[in-house]
Amino acid sequence: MINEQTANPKIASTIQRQVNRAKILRTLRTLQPVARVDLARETGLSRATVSSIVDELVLESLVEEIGATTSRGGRRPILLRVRPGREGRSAIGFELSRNNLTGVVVDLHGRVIATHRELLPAGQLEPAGLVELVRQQVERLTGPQAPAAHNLVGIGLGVPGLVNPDTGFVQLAAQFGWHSVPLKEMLEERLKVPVKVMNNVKAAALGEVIYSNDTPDHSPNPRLYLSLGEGIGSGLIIEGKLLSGASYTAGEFGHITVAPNGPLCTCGNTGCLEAVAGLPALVSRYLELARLEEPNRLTTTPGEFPFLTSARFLEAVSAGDRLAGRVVAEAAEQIATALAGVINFTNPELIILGGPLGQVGAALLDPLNQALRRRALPLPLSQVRLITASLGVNAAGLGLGATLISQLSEVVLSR
Amino acid sequence: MINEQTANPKIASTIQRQVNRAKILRTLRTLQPVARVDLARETGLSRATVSSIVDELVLESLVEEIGATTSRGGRRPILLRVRPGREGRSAIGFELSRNNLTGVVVDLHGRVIATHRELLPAGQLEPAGLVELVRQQVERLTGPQAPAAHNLVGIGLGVPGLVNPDTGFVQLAAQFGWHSVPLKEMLEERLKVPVKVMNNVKAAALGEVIYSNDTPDHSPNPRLYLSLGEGIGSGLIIEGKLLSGASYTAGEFGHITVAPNGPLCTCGNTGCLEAVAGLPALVSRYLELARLEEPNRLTTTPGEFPFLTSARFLEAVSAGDRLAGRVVAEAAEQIATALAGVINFTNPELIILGGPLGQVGAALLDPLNQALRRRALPLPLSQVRLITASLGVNAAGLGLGATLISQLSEVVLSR
DNA sequence: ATACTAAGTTTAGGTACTAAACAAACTTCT
DNA sequence: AGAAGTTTGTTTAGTACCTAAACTTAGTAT
Repeated sequence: MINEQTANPKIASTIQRQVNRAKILRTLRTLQPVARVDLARETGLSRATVSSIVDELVLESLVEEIGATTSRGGRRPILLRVRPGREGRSAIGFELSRNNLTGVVVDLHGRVIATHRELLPAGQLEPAGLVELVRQQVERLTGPQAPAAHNLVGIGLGVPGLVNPDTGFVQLAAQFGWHSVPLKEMLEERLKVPVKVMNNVKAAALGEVIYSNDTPDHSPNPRLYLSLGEGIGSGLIIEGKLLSGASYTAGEFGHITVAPNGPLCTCGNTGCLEAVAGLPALVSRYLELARLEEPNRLTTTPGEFPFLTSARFLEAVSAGDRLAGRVVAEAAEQIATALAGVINFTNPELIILGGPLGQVGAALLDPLNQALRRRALPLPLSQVRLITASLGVNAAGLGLGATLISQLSEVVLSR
Repeated sequence: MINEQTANPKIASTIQRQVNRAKILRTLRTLQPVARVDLARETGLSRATVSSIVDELVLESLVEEIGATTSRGGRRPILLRVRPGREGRSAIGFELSRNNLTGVVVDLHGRVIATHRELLPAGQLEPAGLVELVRQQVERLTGPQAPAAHNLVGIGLGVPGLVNPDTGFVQLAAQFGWHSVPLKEMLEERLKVPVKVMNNVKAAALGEVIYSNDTPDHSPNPRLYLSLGEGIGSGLIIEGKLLSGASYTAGEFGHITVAPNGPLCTCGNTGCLEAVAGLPALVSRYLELARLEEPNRLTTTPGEFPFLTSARFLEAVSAGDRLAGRVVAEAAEQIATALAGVINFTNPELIILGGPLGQVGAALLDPLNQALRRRALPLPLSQVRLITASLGVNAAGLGLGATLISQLSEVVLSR
């Protein structure tokens, strides 16, 4: 299904060339539509070099001419742009969650050109089964005859678990009972395209940060994506790169201690943020408060207890339920304690709140901002913008897709 | 005093050349003494290119031949090494502290070839006065006629305060009453060499990390230097680069909340680590405990109170004073709470304990390690090595010197 | 002595850049 | 309308820097 010959014509180019290609692509992306002269002026390269590189990029389906524009006193400039849609090249990002596989096709502009979401089959999901599911979705998303398959830059997959993003090796994915699965290898073997595998929350972090349009893609400053849900995780992006850490576990925000003598956490520590502000803790707290306030309402109907799910709790929050609001406000206080520490320590320029609890709006944001003003240092706090995630279930897919796309204009200095 | 002409012959070289120069210098540093053939094999460059670049490096006093070695069956290889000592090139790193100016000359091997430490003159220190002091020390350290002055790569200065390391602009140095001082500009103007100005704790972080010889210089993984003293600061190094943050305040470890309802901190928050484990807090705690245990010893001689300085407290710790040990153990518990959070969140491979309190040894390390085992996640904890700082007062100077030296083999991809 | 081998240099050829000349496609001025 | 001037994009000539291969140098082995 994949034509290897045409897949990547820029195999052997010098470092010089790579750098200049990257310069041109970067400038093109930000200034498009734009003429060669302007690219030359902007990049500092000669017009000759720009022409030569643009020719290459056109051959590779990365760039296209979109006709001449109005004259500026002489010959009319020919406008160029990054080639959009299925005619240009594209990447597919997938997210594997407990019950779904969600795929997104991203074009060279970073725009979504197709999505597909499907339920996982019942029963235990084996790695080989996932590979097959991904293959099917790739076919569906690119078309059965895969007409533009040679234009596929690569595919990415976000997995809930411990993944080494360099090797694409899944060390542990507890939800599926996986240990030591070379998922990247398996997918590349089957699909014959470059594959990127990483943790799903981290992929979502990349997506939300890149698509926030709040800060330049390669800003050196830390940007943090916080996922607030059953668990509390995060992705920290520094110099445009996701921080992995020595054992690929960087970003464990949920196990920061916020109440030294607090409740026992599943990790063995006491007072972890997750133990006091994870959704299960909030549900318990809600029940506790409800019982205190109206001993009759809930204690007399014990059958109702198991039915207060996280989802229902969040509905109650959105509906303006007073008690639920109070529980969220308490959680916000705890989250702020950990977040203030991270703001002081890493001095980020952007924080994006995601995950189910991150989306509830003012019920969380107001008390959170208040507490941050008390707990964080004024200077770093003044530099950070706190916003809400906006990509929903496509976040991880978009992050992976955009990452693959941006690798097209990356310089590889082989050590 | 400085000859600008000979200062930097590698002004206009292509990116290709820069990359290859860097490759060769890196390999040379790790494999020296080494012959051209081996450099060629190791770097993948042709012997011709290696010869050409080595010629350049020799001209620039960066590299020297040290004669032929034994034959391996044919012509004897000529060994090369990075040129050591004053004959090679060198950099000078300074640290400005409350009372001293400490200078260190570092050669291309990263070795100290001279140091000088002097008391600051009495009275208010003005920026212009500091510039003059630095100039004098540079002259003393390189010799009055500055014979090797053209071999000076640059000078660095660590300042206790808020510094933008890119511009060398000191935004605030409270100890000296400085606001908005363009110190780098002033020093470059006066000394006619490249100057790097940064925060002193961060410079020390670079020094301790680089000289720890524990991890490769450009390890992607986070490495943390913790300075425990009156205040508690840190420097976080990721991908071999110091993290600055959006307002150049990254590394504020002392204002992580470890006791949400604890004592008020100078920053306005309650329960900051610094407020419970900074040296002043430990001294107070010691007096409190002493009073409880032996109401007579201290309360009857009130004149003794002001004499318990931080220095004396640390002596008591070293002397094995039981109470002091208990106070340090309590502090270790608090430090571990914050540190566990940082270990979980950044997943570092190395943590270096510095500052006066960081040096007390087992009194701190034992309870700290114990508490970390309780509080930090097992996987990231298992990847981190916790060691003690080893460079003393020269840490910042060495960090700056080594940074300047390593900039010689850095590739600048002007965006 | 002769043959072999390895290290380092020189040479010929290729890639990729720039400056400058040129060609193409406009506008403006008389 | 025709000549002159502008601007864009391409071609050309020259330069920097790489590699492969030939060559020189300086040894060892027989």
